[in-house]
Amino acid sequence: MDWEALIESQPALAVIPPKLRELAARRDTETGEMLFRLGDRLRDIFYVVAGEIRLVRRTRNGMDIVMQRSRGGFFAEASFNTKVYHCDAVVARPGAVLRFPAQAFRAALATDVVFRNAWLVHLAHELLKSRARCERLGLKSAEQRIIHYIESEGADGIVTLSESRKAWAAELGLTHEALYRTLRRLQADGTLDIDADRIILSRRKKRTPPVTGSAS
Amino acid sequence: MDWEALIESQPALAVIPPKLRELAARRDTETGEMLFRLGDRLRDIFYVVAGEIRLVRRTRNGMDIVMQRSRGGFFAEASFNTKVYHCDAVVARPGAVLRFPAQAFRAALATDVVFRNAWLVHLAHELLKSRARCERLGLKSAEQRIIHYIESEGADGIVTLSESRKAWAAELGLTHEALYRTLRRLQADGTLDIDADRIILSRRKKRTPPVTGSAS
DNA sequence: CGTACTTTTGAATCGCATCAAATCTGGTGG
DNA sequence: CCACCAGATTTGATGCGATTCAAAAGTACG
Repeated sequence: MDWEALIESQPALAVIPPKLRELAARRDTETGEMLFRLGDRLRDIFYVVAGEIRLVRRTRNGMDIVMQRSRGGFFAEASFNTKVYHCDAVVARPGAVLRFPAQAFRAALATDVVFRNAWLVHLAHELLKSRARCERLGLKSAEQRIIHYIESEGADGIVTLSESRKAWAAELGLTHEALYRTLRRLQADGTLDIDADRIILSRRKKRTPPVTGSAS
Repeated sequence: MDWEALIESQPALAVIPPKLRELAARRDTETGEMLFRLGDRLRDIFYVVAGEIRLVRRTRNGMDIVMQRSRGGFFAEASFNTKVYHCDAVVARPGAVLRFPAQAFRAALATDVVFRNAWLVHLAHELLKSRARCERLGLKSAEQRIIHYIESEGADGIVTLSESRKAWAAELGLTHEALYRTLRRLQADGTLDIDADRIILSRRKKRTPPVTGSAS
């Protein structure tokens, strides 16, 4: 496996110790395929290289409850020390995953100080991001969510999107139409400057209310 | 400090090694008080015993962006190994916190295998819960969010609420009115059985669509 | 050049938020 | 024990904003 190139595109993999890397197996995934099922004995820790994997729990009524959706990065980090998987993992979009034997993964955590610390930092950072996302999704309006995103994910009021706006809309819990319309409005009223993938939150107050209507 | 009683009410504290416990300081908190500010050198890891603490980032426009809201449990877990705090921590509801010196906390993580593993498990579990919550908040309707909650937080379609419904509504990203009304409707159409704090998702299909309208 | 996907705009609808208010609850103090 | 208060619970009416459905134009890719 070409780890050089892989780490280039997936920085999170850099912390994996060489010994553990050698045990990893790459596997291409097809839509609908299942990586594991609820109750399966836990054998592997997965890393999503491409595509999308979903952790789902199936209800009595045949409905799917999505617990997590991963498009790049470690997957089901919480499972690393349990005996069995607690959900099904289904491929939602074709791609590829890396499989690390859980046994070796745990051993590396136990013995490799650097790896362990990196893993701790990784978990903590993911948790921070996820919590911020929850707060964002709790906001009621599209405008609030967009501004929250820029303030929390960006630097100094500027974000550079690495995904399509449609995907951004999904991350914000909005339809893409709502996102497009709100972006346009915020740009029109001077709240945002938009330059392709760079979204800039203007320094001046976003409220310029006393303008009657939309002009005469 | 009476750790016996504290651990009784706060199981998460059980994993803290005795040596670290002795270094903890309890502190009562008043609404509006700030535990730390953005840029402060990181000295303590906090645990919220009662009340509510918010991690907020202030925007140029004077708006507050809430990054996290904690009502019991460790707080800002992600900060444990950074040099400075990246947000302000303000008390939203009066209560009390425990302060653990970050230095000792890190040392305990490095030396105490049991504690370290428990912390790893704790982080992973929090991450799982937070991700599931994000998925839930991405759902568009009150009904879907309620069912998702029961399926993901409950056991076998049954949850016992430990909080008021108003607080539950906030966690679901709904107003309490919307929650009350939807619960009532789901109970009326047989989707849910509600017995005080026990909410039970009926086994039979919640969809009985071919009934034309709302009857004639 | 055609296909698939994103981006963009339009129009209509519906569900949730919002504002209001009444009832119920638990807890406090007289 | 009762009066009283703060908060939760519940119901009603109204409006807005996001969803939904639809369709056109732009873009990337083979």
